[in-house]
Amino acid sequence: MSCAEEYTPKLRARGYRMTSQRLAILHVLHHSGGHLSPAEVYEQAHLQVPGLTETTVYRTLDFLAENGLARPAHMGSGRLVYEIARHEHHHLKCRTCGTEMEVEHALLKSMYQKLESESGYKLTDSHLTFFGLCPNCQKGD
Amino acid sequence: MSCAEEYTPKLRARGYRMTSQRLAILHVLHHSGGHLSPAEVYEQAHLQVPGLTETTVYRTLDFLAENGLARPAHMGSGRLVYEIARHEHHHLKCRTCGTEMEVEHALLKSMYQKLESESGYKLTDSHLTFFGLCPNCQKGD
DNA sequence: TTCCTTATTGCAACTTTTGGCAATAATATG
DNA sequence: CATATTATTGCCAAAAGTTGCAATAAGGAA
Repeated sequence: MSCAEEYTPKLRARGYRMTSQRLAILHVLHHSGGHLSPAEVYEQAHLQVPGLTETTVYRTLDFLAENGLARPAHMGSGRLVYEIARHEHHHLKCRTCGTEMEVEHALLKSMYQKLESESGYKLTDSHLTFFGLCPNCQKGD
Repeated sequence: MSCAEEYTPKLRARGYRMTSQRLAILHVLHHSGGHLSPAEVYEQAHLQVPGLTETTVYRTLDFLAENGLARPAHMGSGRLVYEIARHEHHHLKCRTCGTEMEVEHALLKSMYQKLESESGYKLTDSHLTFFGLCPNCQKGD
């Protein structure tokens, strides 16, 4: 299934329009797999849509996140990166070497439930980033 | 104990210097209690140290976080806020009305342990922000 | 296909954050 | 107390991100 076929209906269902800019940005996120900074998204999507501006990239990433097609994540720099919305997961990043790994949401499930019952809040999406030392960097420490 | 008495030794112990700028910023964080944006910190600290620049505020907040005297947190906007380092805690924020509450780290303890044993990483500090719907906003939904 | 509505984009100005470098000032030492 | 060392700051300019508004174009209706 092409990106257009996959994502256009999702936008339409919410009353929004598919545009060449949005499609190019979704395409970049979809095929990169990982998380990208707005600048990286711009750099790549720009090739497909020459007139594309960085303003539009920022607005579109925010828009896609707002509508569940992309997920924003903080990777420790104070700046947001984005990835295509797939299975729910979190990140674990090494403070020393920067190596990252994904953390399945299943691992946090029971903690989420405890948090819901204690707080009364109904938890929705939260992309979490944990920091620590990877096995390798623990040795040298 | 004054801010100077409390924080100066902590910096000295690490080979750093206490300055009027750092003291003013620590004072602001210490007495505000909650988390503040760099702009808010600047606005207040500026009153004590007229020559203070925003550049210094950014650098100092980063420096304090790096050295464990302050903690950075993401509150969903893509921008960092800072609070004075106290007991370890996390935040839970309502997507609808913005109401926030603190989450004790104790509640996440066993999840942290599970995460460490599964990943091999040794977890260090991570300020987490969870998002959800507060009890009030669940009704109206 | 053509027209109409309005969501979306590009542009330009603006705010926020970062980085390089010379001047300043905190602290150790004589 | 005076001097030397160098961490820290301020200044300036650049990079990153945001906002308002007029022009454009997606998609429904005729």
